[in-house]
Amino acid sequence: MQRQQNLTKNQKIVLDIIEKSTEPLKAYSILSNVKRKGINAPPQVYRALDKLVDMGKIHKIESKNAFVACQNSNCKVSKAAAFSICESCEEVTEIDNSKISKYLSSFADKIGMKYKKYNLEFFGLCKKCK
Amino acid sequence: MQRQQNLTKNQKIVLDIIEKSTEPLKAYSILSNVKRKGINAPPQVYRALDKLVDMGKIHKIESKNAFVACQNSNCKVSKAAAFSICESCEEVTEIDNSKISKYLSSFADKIGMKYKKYNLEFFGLCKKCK
DNA sequence: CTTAATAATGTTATATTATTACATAGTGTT
DNA sequence: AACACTATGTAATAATATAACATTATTAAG
Ligand SMILES: [Zn+2]
Ligand SMILES: [Zn+2]
Ligand SMILES: [Zn+2]
Ligand SMILES: [Zn+2]
Repeated sequence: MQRQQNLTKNQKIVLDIIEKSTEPLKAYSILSNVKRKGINAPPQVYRALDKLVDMGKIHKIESKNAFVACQNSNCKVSKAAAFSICESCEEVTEIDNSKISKYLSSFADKIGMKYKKYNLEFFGLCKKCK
Repeated sequence: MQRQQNLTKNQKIVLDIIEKSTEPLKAYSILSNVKRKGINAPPQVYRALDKLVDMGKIHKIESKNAFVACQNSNCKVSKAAAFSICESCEEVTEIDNSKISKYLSSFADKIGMKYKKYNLEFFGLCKKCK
């Protein structure tokens, strides 16, 4: 098992709750929300999160230690992601990185790096809050 | 006190050790290295780190929970930073963001965001390791 | 079908990172 | 001196993440 599709039981549970959330979820918040579903301890959550990140199904917002579902089907391939984070309403939105990733990968070339993935987080005010 | 210049005692101690390091330092590693200098507890380190980040003297590598000295004098202004992180030798290098930040700020405009700062981390292999 | 290898799960304990809360001391202003 | 303000010191605890090991499920051979 454990190909692109076919999630395991715990992975399904964790992905499900992340997909239903309107905001990034933290590991222990996920844990407390799935205690009734047979997930009892941190390692079960963290293992599922790790795999889901590897598959590109979710992303970690590093500055928040929180996880969001991928809103952007091509992340499976590029393993790169970009987010805008509103400092007022806390809204986190995944940016369509098809254009940006082209620019950034050529930039990585220029500085002599063999680039595998990147993580980009914009902070500021979203449309509504600005 | 506490203008751009004129660091406080604890800020000087913390900045000094970060500047002397060839790799990103974690808060508790800093703490254990300055125990003999009158810094005894986490809040003293974290407070200094917070201020130094605000001033643009250091940056936090979010994916590593570690701190590096700014290698790039214009970060005081832009508050934005970009890094390449080698997954083999763990080398972290700050990228000169003068070009990249122009591109990214126009990108932020396009998506309707009032951008204040960004954090960009490239992962892959550095010149030496690739 | 049985067996062996592999992957996933369950569980306890612990490590690591970060903050809260409150007391104390310095600094500058009036 | 009295006050406001900033920085510091200290203890306790919260929040995030991993290590270690036992158990169960799944797959692939033989
Ligand atoms: Zn994505
Ligand atoms: Zn907003
Ligand atoms: Zn910098
Ligand atoms: Zn390297």
